[in-house]
Amino acid sequence: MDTHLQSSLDQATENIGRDRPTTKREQRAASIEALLTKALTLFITQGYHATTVEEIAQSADLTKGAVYFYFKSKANVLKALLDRTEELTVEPTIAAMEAAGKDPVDRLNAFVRSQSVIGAEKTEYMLLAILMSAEFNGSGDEIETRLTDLMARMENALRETVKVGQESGAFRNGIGPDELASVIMATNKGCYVEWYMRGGDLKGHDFARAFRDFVFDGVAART
Amino acid sequence: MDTHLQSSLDQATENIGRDRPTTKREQRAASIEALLTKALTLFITQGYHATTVEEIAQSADLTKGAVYFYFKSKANVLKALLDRTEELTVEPTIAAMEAAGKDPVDRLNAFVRSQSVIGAEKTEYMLLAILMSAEFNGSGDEIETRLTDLMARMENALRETVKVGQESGAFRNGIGPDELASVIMATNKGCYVEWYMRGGDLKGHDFARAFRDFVFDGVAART
Amino acid sequence: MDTHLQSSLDQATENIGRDRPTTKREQRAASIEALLTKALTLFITQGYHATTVEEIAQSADLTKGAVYFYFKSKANVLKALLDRTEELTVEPTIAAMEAAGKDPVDRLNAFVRSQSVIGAEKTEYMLLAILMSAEFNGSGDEIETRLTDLMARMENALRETVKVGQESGAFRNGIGPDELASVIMATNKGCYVEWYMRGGDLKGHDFARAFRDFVFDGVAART
Amino acid sequence: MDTHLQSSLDQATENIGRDRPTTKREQRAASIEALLTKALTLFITQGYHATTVEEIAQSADLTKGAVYFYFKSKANVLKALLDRTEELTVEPTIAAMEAAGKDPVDRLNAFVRSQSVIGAEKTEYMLLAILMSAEFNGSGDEIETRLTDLMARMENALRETVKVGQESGAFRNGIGPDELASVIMATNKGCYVEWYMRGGDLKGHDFARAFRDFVFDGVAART
DNA sequence: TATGAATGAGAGTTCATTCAT
DNA sequence: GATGAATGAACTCTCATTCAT
Repeated sequence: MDTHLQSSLDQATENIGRDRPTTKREQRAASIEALLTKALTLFITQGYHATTVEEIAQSADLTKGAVYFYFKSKANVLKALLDRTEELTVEPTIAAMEAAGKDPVDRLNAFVRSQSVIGAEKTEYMLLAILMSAEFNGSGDEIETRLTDLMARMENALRETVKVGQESGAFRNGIGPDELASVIMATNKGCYVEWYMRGGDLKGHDFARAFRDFVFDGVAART
Repeated sequence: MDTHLQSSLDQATENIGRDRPTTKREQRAASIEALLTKALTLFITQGYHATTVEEIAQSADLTKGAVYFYFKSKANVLKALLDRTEELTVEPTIAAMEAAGKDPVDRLNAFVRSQSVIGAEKTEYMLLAILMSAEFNGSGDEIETRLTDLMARMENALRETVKVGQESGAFRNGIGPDELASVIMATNKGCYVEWYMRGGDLKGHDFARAFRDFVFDGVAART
Repeated sequence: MDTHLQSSLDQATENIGRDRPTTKREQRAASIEALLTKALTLFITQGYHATTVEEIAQSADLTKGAVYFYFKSKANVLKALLDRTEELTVEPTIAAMEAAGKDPVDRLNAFVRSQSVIGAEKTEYMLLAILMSAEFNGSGDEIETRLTDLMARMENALRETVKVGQESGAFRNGIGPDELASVIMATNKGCYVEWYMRGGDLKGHDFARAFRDFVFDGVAART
Repeated sequence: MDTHLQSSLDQATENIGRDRPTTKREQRAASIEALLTKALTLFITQGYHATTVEEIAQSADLTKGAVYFYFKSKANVLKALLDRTEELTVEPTIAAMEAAGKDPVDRLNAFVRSQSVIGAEKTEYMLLAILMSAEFNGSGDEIETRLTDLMARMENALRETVKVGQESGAFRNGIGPDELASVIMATNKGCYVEWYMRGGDLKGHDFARAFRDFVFDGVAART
């Protein structure tokens, strides 16, 4: 039996009949997880500034002190969430584009599909990046830089692909790659926000397909 | 001679050779104008909650008290700006669509052209509506309703046009009109925000054309 | 009748039968005065850090907000008090030394007499400087510099006088002027604190005379 | 063989070739020692209130919990240090005065010499008593009493000596013994603090001699 | 012996708002 | 028409302390 599985069993055994974590490590992980999950929801529904540390703590059945014990500051809570965001949204998207090979059409395809998947599974993280970018824009805050960098990674990959596609004649010419890539990103971000704000009223499948077609038809070479 | 006219004459006399308004009415109008103009800029650059009444007042070379004298509350300043927003962005757009006749293609054309004009001339008002919608979303605030209603007027006109276009076969079918209209609005809003946040880096003409093409190609009937 | 007196009478007339200040200027002056007076007492009896803004405000029958309205921060309350301290203790002492002429014995005499007068009339301001110097020592705070500078003005004047006296043979030699001046300052500060902490038990006249003799006999030339 | 001895032998064996303590007793002693040493420095450099339990613990490479394990409270850390202070500063001084015989001049000599020695070797403990007296003065705290008592032992011995000296004609008359003793204590304390705050700038030997002469000349009988 | 998670009281500070002048 | 004094509620953050492990 492999040792990883064994240790999992040990832990499981220790925990029989309990739903509260017992070891300190588990406690820590559980508390951090609860705090981050609740903070994520609160930040995107209310905004960062409108969310109080007290609210975050209470949502996770803890006190303010616990938030500061784990994160030292409210800003650090957001930073921790942005780390996750980068890991769960930016990196998979860029990886998917890389994996798609060199053809710009394939890469754009990979971008759009990746965004659709994230939109279905990790919506909140992507939304966080978008909404916080707006909220912190022009603040001069350290977080602003963090957000700009995060979004720039995606935008750079996209712009590069657009450029290559224009050069190869696969994508429309006559419009700068910066502007074309920006409209794609704008559409992408706009759709996330629209989906979040009116999600209940919209059919996800239709909405995603419309988004996909907008991007593809929008960049297609003019004939 | 009635006293009202007399006092008007007095005021006119007083104002000879000055460029600062002196009559109470002018004073009033000038102060309100200054306050609203500065508040508009502050709300879109910093957000509503992050902007203090003190900042608004100081930007307009007045004191907090003046803000309360004219508007009774901070929320009212925003409401006044939303009144202007409706007048300057929503109404012209809807009027343009009405004026374009019954053909859905013409109407969509009118919508997109109107948005381009507003984007060039009244960017800040449109941005206010978009950014405040995000900031107040889910707040339960009275302002939320105001914003929802304001945006809904535009969206309803758009949805109706999309629907008619689909029925006539001019626009693509197979996707609900709600979803299609939402992606258009999402693209529209996304482009405003993108433009605002990266304006300096982008060529306006290219950006606007890309936006326009995205919308038209996106809604075009599939062949 | 001169206009200044007239306006004083006007104000007096306005205030007949009231003990609350009426004009805004008076209000402001009264509030600031109350706040500073109470803060002075609290800072020297409890220390700066142990004194809360709430306490200062309540002592002056105001709220915390008023403290921030006038001083912007707790640190500024102390800074305002240090301005007064410099004006009421350091400057008179240095002025007295200057006025005493060039003879070092006269100058030292002036220093000691001035300190006795201050000890009798402005004890609290002098104590503030001494106690805050100890509390902020090594803090790296901006206030630390302010305090060091303030005390240095007195110490420099004293050291210079000591030096001249040593050179003229009026004061003892064989000990550096720095060290001699420091022991004088130490005795001076020590007496202020001792007086403050045990004031009730001590006869002021005897205590002051003993202090004076300590200084004069201590610096006297060895025969 | 009794088990206690056995375990001692075991411990001795365990420790061969190490310089880190290993037995529980040694560990305990080492931890307590580290904690107290670091706390002493922190209390005099930052003050008691400005020093956090966390800082004390980290300085000693331990955690907050350890401080509470050994001392039960922050106040107890200070109390333990005050016990040491009494033992290392008050008692030697009083013992030296007793040992000097009955002559008040010899006793005062013993006091001054003892303070010079302490000033050179145990400065920090003496400073702790002086600075904490100021910080806790008027706090109503239990520690205030402890400090008052501690200082009073020294001051009483000094006052008694002064009194005897005045009665025998060796010391100046015309000033109450309380006042004279207080000025001596004030000079003493003042010099400790001055030395601590400006130590780097001053020559210890000169400073100590000036202090000594101040006291002797200050109490000398007037001729 | 000592740790690390967590608490809760209270600190300094900000800000929308009120009101007498 | 507009100011400036003042409030009070809420916010971020700190810290001595407790306790299960």
